Amino acid sequence: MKLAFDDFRKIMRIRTPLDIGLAIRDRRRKLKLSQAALARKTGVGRQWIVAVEHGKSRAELGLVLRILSVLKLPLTIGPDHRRLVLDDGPDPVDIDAIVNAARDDRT
Amino acid sequence: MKLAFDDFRKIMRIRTPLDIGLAIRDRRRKLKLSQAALARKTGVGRQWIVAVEHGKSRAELGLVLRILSVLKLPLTIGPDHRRLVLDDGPDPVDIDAIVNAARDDRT
DNA sequence: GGGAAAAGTCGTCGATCGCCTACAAGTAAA
DNA sequence: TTTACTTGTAGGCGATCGACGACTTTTCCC
Repeated sequence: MKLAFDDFRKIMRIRTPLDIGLAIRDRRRKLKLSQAALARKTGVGRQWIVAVEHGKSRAELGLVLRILSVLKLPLTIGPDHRRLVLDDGPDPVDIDAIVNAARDDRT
Repeated sequence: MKLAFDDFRKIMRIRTPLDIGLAIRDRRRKLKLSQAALARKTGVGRQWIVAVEHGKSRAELGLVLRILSVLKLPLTIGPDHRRLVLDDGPDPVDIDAIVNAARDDRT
């Protein structure tokens, strides 16, 4: 069974900041984006991308969520392992809306 | 099909810091932990728990990952929706090890 | 090899972090 | 009511954030 995005089939368990960094880097490269380009799309500094891809543990949660949205990398919680998983609905991904909302979300 | 932990079957897609906060609060209450107790177990201040549960967007990624480990809330990336999911292995969760490692992980 | 783009590093800056102490409101039991 | 517990806030503190500009190193392509 072949999919448009092979990499999309890979499920990765996130345990450390580095796990996220690697996932981000992988995805960024598959999308042919430079760090600078991704930084622009996400609304962060390029150095921040560098740090996060290297596993920066003190990165802001909001920014991390934002970059995952930009990269269309879905994040899920709770679905414990070894279990049949049916998502609870369609995937109304509206990146711009998410990103824009996140922009002013700074509590 | 009944499971030991009903709530564990729920899969939640994380889009915003508040999503994480709600998941944390839910889980904490199911485990009968007070914010203070969870803060102690996680190694953070109680106010941080309060803020995160309310959707603090600038929370540190490392601490968020830590509290998810303490609560045994698995986080996954990439498994896009509506797909059969088979975890890639056992679940060698060793909270103390994870937490301790994270403690000095401050890049 | 040579040149350019990408990636990584450093230092400065204002803003915010997370921790602490303390206080107030709400609940529940005695 | 009194006591105890939980949750939410506020102010102060040292430490660090992330943006930015400038620089060096690495990677890529002709």
